[in-house]
Amino acid sequence: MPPLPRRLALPAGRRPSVRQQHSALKFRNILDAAKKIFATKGFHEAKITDIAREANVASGTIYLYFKNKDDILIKLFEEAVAEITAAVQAAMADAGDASERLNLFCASYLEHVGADKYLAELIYMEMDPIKKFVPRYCERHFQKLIAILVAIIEDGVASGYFRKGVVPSLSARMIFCSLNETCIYLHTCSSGLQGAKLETFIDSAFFLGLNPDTPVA
Amino acid sequence: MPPLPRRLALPAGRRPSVRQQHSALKFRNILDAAKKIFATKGFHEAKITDIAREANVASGTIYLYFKNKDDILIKLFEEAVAEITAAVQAAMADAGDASERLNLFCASYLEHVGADKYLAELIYMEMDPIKKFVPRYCERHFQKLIAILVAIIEDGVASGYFRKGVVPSLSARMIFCSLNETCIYLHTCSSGLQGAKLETFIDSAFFLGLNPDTPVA
Amino acid sequence: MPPLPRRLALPAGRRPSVRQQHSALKFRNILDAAKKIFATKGFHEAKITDIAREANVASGTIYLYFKNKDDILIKLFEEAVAEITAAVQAAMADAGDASERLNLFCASYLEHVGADKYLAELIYMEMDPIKKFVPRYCERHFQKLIAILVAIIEDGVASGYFRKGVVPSLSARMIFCSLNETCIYLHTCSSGLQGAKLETFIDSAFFLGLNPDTPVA
Amino acid sequence: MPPLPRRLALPAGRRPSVRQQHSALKFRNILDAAKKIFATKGFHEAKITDIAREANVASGTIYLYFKNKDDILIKLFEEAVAEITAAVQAAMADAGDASERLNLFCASYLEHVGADKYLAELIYMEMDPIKKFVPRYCERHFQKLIAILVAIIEDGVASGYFRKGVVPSLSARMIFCSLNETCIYLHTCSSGLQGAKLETFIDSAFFLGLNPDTPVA
DNA sequence: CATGAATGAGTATTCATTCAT
DNA sequence: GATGAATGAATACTCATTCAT
Repeated sequence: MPPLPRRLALPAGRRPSVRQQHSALKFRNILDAAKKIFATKGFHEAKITDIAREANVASGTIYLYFKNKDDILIKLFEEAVAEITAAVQAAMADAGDASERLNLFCASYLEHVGADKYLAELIYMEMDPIKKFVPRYCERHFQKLIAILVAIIEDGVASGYFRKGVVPSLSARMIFCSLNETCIYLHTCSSGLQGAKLETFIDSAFFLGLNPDTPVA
Repeated sequence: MPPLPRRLALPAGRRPSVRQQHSALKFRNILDAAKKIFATKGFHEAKITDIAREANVASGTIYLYFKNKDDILIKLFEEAVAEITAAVQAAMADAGDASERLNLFCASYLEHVGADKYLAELIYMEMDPIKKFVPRYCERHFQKLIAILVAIIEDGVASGYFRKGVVPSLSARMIFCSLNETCIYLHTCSSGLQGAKLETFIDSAFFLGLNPDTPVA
Repeated sequence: MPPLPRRLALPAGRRPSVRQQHSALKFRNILDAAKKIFATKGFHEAKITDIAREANVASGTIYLYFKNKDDILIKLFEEAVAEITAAVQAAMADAGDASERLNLFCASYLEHVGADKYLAELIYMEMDPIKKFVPRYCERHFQKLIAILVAIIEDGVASGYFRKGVVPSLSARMIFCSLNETCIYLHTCSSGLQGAKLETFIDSAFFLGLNPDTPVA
Repeated sequence: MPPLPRRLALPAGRRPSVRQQHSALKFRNILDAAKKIFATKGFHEAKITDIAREANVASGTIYLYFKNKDDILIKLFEEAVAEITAAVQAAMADAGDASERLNLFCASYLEHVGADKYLAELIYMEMDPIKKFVPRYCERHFQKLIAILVAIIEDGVASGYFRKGVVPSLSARMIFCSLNETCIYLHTCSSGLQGAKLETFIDSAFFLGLNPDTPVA
């Protein structure tokens, strides 16, 4: 038994270009790699080494930027939600009534998430209040977005833009899950539907259902 | 345990001897236990020994009835989909047009799944074409149900009951995910909404959106 | 990527004879194996697989009997201290004065620990109030034995058998460490000194001191 | 930091330029930091970064002065043993018989090690021929000190100052471990016993034994 | 058939060591 | 020389699965 040298530590195959990257860039690389791997394999099947390989770093490096595997996912969602929220609120900035705001919310959401396949899949995967396979604290981030929807719908109901009897918290969730369904759909059948059609989609499926003027079946 | 009828269990076509009945009972116990545990903890957190304990059998016994852990989940979904499909199709048996069939589909779905909290959570958890945390082959079972919805919508669009421009495969998924969202909602806020209100819910949110007579915003 | 079978699980090379062992026996095997490995390599260098191999069990089996690696060491010491304490107290059962009790304590200790090389080394390794390399809670076990020594010495000082000015807590520790030193010595130079001579040893070194004027017992 | 004289540091025989002095200072800082950290946390719990932080250098810098983590400990002991040896031999310089030399050895040892808490703990921790948790090659340093004791005792036995039957190598180890036990005791109960009392302590415990009949020195 | 003790493959995480700057 | 970000080898522990009883 060799008594002394505890590590061989002959780091083969340096990647100097990677080493020179700024911290921020490395953080990004890891986060992007994780997004891809998580979205592709799911949280449990995604191994730290997979992410490290994808990010072109050593597995230990990941722990310089993230507390642990869960933390990567958390940061991923924090960032995503922050971005989406910003985009959505910017879109609704000069909107008028609830109906218009809802339209803009959805359009903005679809545009943002519809442009990032991995993000769409990740959200799709996590958007679930009872899903147990993932750190529980993730869901709350999305609550922010859903809360915005709830507020819009409540306002719409109150101001007569939406039919009485609508349950905002349920409607909001239905809209949110349908938005995500649409994102996935768009990424799957990436062919036709683009740009302006996104609104049309949601609009056709949902908005009229909330319209108080719509005669009940 | 929810008062669900004791359904078929072992491979049919055998005369259920005493021994086989015993086996059938074990099969049921295990399946019911697994439904509860999976729904409560999620697939990865659910341990075989948890299920065995809940089912009052030894862990080894589970492997006399199921090939492996995944197989339990598969069988769980196979059975659930078979039941829901049967219920839905029975409900739609003497229905007329697409609109009516869609109503009946949803009402029946909500009634069935709305009565089984664990089932609702499980479906909610799995209803996802890209969800990676669970055996991939589960999704296809739900495709059956979605396919029924797609057929209804296609028929409705063709026969003028639904607006042109609706994308059946997307609408079907939006409806399906909203149905599940509603089930979860019902189980969460288990207070108010019961029976007849279920249709109203979905109806208000969705059906009118599909109505071709509804004036586009 | 193979989607389904998560474990190959083809347990090669069964050791049926081992499997048939009673639980108690397996517990013993593991504990004995751990004693040897810990004593030989030290706690940190001792790997769970080393212990498993030595005990002729799979590494997972160890966790059926012990909470974790630390727990093995704890149980090891608990058992050792219990045994030594019993032996020592039995030996002192019908002793008279403090001097006699101290003699019997030492004789008994040396006999017991002097017969188990690995135990001697383990105690030697752990007998240290500040040693940080090992779970801290180990030391307290030995406090029991030292407490017995302290009581003897206090009694001896009070009753005039031992000189005033002796600090019992320090003397006790000096005696204890010297006893262990002697055990190690005996196991190292395993040649000569046996049985009855053990008492003589300690006696000559301690009780009467190195002073040539002291009459030999 | 204990007020120990700044001892030699870098390989001797070089004229200490400004640069070298700077280096020597770093060497000292690291060594002192390591002594404190090792003594406080134990070898395995002491991390290189802990030592680096304590020494106010970068972790990489440590490897400019020491081959590896083990090497720090080695150098620490080498220095300590060299110092103690010098102190002890100076103290015994003009001593007469074995008994006197033994007294002086102990007094000097206690004075030196008793003044450096971290050193006392470190020695206590390491003073063990079979202790495996630490590089094996440490022990041999202490052999020097023990060898001195052995020589004293052998001489004492031969010249009739110590009783025949004493096993010098064992007695030496018993004395050495008891000295260390006393150092720890002194540092723990840092209150009373000081200066001249140290010799008395060892003297009372060892040389004359616990026997009340033994005339106090 | 039923059991549950035993198995051992698989993985997140740590930290001594290196080396580009 | 000094730095500290990056490296990647190493290991305790879990748990699905098996099989002797």
